[in-house]
Amino acid sequence: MTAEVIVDIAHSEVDKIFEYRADDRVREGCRVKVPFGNKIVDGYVMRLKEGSEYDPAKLKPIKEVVDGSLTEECLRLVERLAERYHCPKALVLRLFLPAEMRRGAVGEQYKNFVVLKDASAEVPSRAKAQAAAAEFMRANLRYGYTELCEKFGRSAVNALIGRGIFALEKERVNRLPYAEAAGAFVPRELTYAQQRVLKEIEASEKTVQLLHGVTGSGKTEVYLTLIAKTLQEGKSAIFLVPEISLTPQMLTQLRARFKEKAAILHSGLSAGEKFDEWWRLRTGQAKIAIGARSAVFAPVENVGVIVIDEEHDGSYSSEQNPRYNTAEVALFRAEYNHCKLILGSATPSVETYRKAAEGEYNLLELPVRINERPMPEMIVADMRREIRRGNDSAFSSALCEELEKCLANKKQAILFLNRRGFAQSVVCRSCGAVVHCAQCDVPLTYHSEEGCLKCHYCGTSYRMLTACPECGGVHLSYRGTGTQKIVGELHRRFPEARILRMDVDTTSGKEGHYKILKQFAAREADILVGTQMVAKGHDFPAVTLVGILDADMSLHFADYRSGERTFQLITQVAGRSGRAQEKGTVVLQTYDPSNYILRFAMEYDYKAFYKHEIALRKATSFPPFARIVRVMVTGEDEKKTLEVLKDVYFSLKELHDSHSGEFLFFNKMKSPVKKIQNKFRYQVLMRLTSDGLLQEVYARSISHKTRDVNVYVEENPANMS
DNA sequence: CGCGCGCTCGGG
DNA sequence: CCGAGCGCGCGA
Repeated sequence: MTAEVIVDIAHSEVDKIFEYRADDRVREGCRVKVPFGNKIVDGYVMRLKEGSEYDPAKLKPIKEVVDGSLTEECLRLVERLAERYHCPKALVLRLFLPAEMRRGAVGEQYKNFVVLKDASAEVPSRAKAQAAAAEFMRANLRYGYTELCEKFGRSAVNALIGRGIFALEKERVNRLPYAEAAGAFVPRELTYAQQRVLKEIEASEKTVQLLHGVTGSGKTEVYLTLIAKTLQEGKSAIFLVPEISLTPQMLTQLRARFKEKAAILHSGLSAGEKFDEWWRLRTGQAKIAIGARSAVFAPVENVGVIVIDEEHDGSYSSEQNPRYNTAEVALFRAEYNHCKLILGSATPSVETYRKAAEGEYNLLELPVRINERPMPEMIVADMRREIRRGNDSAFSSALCEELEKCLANKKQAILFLNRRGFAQSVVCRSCGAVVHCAQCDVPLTYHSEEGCLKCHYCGTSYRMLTACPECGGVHLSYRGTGTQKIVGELHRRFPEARILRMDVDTTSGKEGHYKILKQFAAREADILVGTQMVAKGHDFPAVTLVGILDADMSLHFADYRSGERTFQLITQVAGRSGRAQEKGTVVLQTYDPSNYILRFAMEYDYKAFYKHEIALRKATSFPPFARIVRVMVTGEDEKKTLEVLKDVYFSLKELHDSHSGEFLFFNKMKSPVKKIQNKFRYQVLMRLTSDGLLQEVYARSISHKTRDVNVYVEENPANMS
C-alpha cells in the first residue's frame, strides 16, 4: 500500500503530498513518523491507495505509527480550511490535536492496583506487617498499591508480590478536570418562550439558527436541552463559550447534567487532563465537547448540534496563523454532519444579525428575562457635570450613593473599567515625553502594586523610573486611570468594603479566574473591580449594582466596530446586575450622555441600535457592505521589511490600477503600533467592494514572503494596532 | 586558489 | 523547515 502523507512542517514549500510505503498497521488518519530529507519527521496519513505515480523503487517506508488520532471528518476538513485560510495543511492539522500530545510530551496515566492471588498462602507469623497486609487483602481483594503501601509499608507489600501472593495490575486512569464541580442535576421546567424557541429550531430547515435573547432570558437552558436531545439520539455535541475558565457555574451545570459524557477542552487544563479529555471524546466515551475557540476542532464524530454562545465575542476569531473564524469552521462541520449550528447572543454582531434579518439564518428571539424580571435600572452620570461641580475623581456622586446603598443592604457590586494597571501612561512634565517600550513602540502602563512599568503588548516589566529618559527631568506624572487605581480609591472611600480585582494581572496561573470568581460567588468580597473579564456571562445572584466607570472609552477607538463593541460591552456588563429577586441598578458614567450608542444601550434596544448601525455602515461602505483587507509585513530588520513592503505594495498597486472600481481605499503605511516584540510592522490597507479580488490579493501578498520577512493578510481585522 | 555567505532547490 | 549544492566576491 502507498500512503499519502502530509509532513508536520508548517511551511508552504513543503505543503504537498509525499508518498510512502505503508504496511498493514497504517490507516487513514494515522499520525506517523517518516524519513524526510536526512531526518525523521512527524506526518499525517491523509489517504491510502494501491500503487503510486511516483517511482515505486524510490518510496521510503513509514518508520513508525504513533497513533490513529485523526477522524475521517478532520481529514476532509483539512483541505477546505487550508484553502479558506491560505495556510499550509500541516498548520490546519495541528489545530485538531493538543500541542502537548503532538510533541509526545504526555501519555496515558496508569495506577497500580494490588490483587490477592493466593488467598490460602501461609505468611510467617513473625512477618507482622505482611500478615496484616495479607489479612487486609483477604477482605478487600483489590486495593490501590500506593494506598496499601501507606498502610503496611512498601517492603511488606513488595515482599508479598515477590512471593506471588499478591500481584500488580495496571489500570488506566482518567485525569478529570473540575471533578469537584459535579453537583446534582436539578431539572428545570422550560418557560413557554424557551419551548417555542426549541420548536422553531426543530421546524427550521436552515443550518444556522441565531438565538437573540436578552441577558438572563434563559439561553443556556435552551442550549442544554438541545444537547440533551442530541445525546438521546446517540449523537455528539460541541458547545463553545468565549472563555471557559470565566464561567465556573457553567461547568458545574454541565458536569451535573451530563456527568462523564461532558469533556472540557481549554488552555487552562494540565497537559494530562487535556490528553485524557481529548481521548475520551475521540473514543466516544465522552460525547459533548465544551470549550473555547479551539474546541471547535474537537475529535467528536457524528455531531448532532453545535452551539456557539456569546456569538459576538471577539475571542472567536483567531489572531494567529490559521486566522480562522470559529463560526465559519463550525458551519463547515455542521454542513459535513448535516446538523444545526446555534449562534446565541444578547447582542449579536452586526454582520450575523444582518444575515438573520436577510433570511440566510433563522432568527429566534427571547425578548424577556426569565420570570419577566425587569432589566436593571440605568442611571446616567454625566461626568462633565461632575467636573463642573468640582468632583474630578473616577466616581460620580450617583455611583457613590448607589455603592453605599448596595453595601448597606449587604449586596454585591461589580465595577467595570476597561483599562488595567494603575495609570495609562507616564509623561514627563518637563519635556512631555511619554515613556515607551523598547521592543514595541507602545506607551508603558504604571502598575503600582509591583511598582513597575509594564508593556501591555509584550508583557515586559521595566523598573520604575525616577527620571525622564529623554530629558532627565524628575517630575513625572501619571495619566489615565486603571483598575489598580480604582481599587485604591475604593479602599479610601469605603474602608469597610472587601474588594477583589480581576484583570490579566490578577488572574495568572492555572484556574486564576476561577479562583477569583469563586471567592466573589462565595461572598468573600463585596465589590469586584475588573476589565472586560467581569462582563462575560457570570451569574452572581447577589449583585444588584453595576458601575460602568468610563462608558465612552471604547467609543473612541479608530475602528469601525467601536460603536458595536461599546453597545455589546455595556449591555453585557449591565446584564450582571439584578439576576435574582432583587431589582438591579446600573450606573453608567459618561462624558457624552447624548451619544446614540449609549442611548440605545441604556434602553436595552438592540433593534434600534442595529437599525442605526447598519444604516451607518451602508452609508460609509464598511463591513458587511465592504471588506477591509490589511496586508501586514513584519520583520526584525527594518530595511528588509521595507523592501518587501515595497514589492507587496507595487504588486497590489497593479491590481488596484486595473480594478480601481472595486477599491474604495488603497494605501501603504506604518502600522499604528510600529513595532511589537522587536518586529517592525508595515501594512498595505485597502477596502474592497466585493470578495472577487480577495484570492488575488492573498496570492500576490503571500508570494513576497521571505526567510526573514513575514507577510500575512487579515480580513476585517479585529484591532488595527 | 580557497572559503564564506547568500540563494535556490529538493525532500517521497 | 532544514540541509545540500552552487556561484560569486574577496583576501593572500
